[in-house]
Amino acid sequence: MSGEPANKGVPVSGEVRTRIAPAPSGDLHVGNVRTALFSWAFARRHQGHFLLRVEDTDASRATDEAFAATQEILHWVGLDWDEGPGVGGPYAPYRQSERRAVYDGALARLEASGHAYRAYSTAEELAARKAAAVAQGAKPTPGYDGYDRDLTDAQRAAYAAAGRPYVLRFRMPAGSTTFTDLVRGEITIDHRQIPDFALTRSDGSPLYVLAAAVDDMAMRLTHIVRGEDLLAATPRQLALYEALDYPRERWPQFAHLPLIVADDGKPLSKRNGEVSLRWYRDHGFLPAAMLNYLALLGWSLAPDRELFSVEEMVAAFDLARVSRNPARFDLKKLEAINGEKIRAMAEEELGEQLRPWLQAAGYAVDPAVLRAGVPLVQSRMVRLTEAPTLLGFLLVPENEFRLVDADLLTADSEAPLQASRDALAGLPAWASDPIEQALRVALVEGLGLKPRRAFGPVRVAVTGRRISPPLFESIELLGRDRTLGRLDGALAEVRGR
RNA sequence: GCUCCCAUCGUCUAGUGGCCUAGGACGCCGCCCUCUCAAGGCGGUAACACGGGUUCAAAUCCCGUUGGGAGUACCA
Repeated sequence: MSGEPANKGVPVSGEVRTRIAPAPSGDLHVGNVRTALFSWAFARRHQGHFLLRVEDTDASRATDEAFAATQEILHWVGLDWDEGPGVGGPYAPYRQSERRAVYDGALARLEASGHAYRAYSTAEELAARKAAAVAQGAKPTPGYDGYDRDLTDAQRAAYAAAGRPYVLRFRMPAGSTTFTDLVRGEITIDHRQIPDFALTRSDGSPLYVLAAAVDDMAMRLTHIVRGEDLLAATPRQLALYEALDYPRERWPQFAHLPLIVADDGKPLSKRNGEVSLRWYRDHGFLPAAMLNYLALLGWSLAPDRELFSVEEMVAAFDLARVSRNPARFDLKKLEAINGEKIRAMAEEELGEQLRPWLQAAGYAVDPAVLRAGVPLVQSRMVRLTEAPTLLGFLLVPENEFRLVDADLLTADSEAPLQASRDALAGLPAWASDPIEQALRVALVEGLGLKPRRAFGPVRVAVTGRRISPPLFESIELLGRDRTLGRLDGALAEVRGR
């Protein structure tokens, strides 16, 4: 095959190992899932391994509910992991809260080798020092000022004797870090922008950068795919590799994905746009649509090609083709794709997808009615949530049937309703074609009504609504008894006013 | 403030120096089809942020400006 595109992708040798490492402090959001999708697709593309690692080092924010919800959502969208909670793996456990010993070991090594030191300064003392320095004309420096870096032994002993709490800080070397980001290219960051960062809390528990770096090494990850917000944290992670003597040939490569922002360009948040994947699931979106749309936010399969399956994405995915611009989340586009996926589904499958929504709305779902109803609504739905509105009139018990759009029935409706009733009452064959014929003869030819005006009242009478699936098929599915009964009901409604 | 990143239709994007009078999709508008609403078909609206270079040739390379975004935690 010479039609293959020029090979400019990310060169890969050896086994690929990627991960998604969410903090379980709430629902997985669209950014998490987009990152997971790209990371997963890259691993799958190269027959590698995809890991789920839960970053719950902050006990005050992590919850078991969120931990469970994370897995549930990942299952829902179909991003499966080869190692992680539930499936285990050679580097278990995969919950950072259960890996304390690993971090403590790394911390001890770092302190023993002098790469980490105890810092006793409180936040107040640090703020006071920085304010004083600025008052004397010094340029403000980012973060911690390095005060405890070169404490004398006597000072340390005094602090220790006083029982002052401390955190372990990393002794960031001078110079700068340059690395090649798979999506952004070469990045250089001057270490003057990176203060001696904290590795632990004052209770000794490990912080994100330490835990992530240690685990990425321990779990032999080869490619770190994450959000652009972590770009600036990369030199710290690299410095930790160096300090912990992690062999260069094992250092993972980094790929920082552009952020997903709300439709106003501001950060996506609970207040601004819907961020939770759970929300989309609960509002009738399909996993295939979510994945397809999320893939489009920063990646494209080929020119003029927007609809594709995850399998197609995996076959073509390449980190080197990921966009560098932040992408706005567009609900309209997601809905359009959801509609496309619905239309592309096999009828039986769509029926299965619709059933729970109908049941949740309180309808007893007759399999035969569902099977016959699906083709009537397949091209009319954008979200699965619309199923009850569209098909409810076929499933509702007669005594609960309501003329939702009763206001559309007027005195003028009486004639077409009565004529319809008469025409249908004696119709020999009950099928959509003869039904249509009979109604056209009775209303259009008989009463001289425009089709639009003729069928409107009938539609409302039979389905209860102004908007419905095709009328004649609907009448056929409803059956003669129910149809006549509803026409009678509508007539009574009209005459009773 | 400082550092880093980014910059093509309203939005997502194609574009890797000539194929670009810039292509597709969503949205929006119009027409067709039509029993409603969709779907479908056809057509339209609409962009290379700005200024300098480099080059025979720039949306594509370089510099600057402007505008966005991110980072600057004992969150992740």
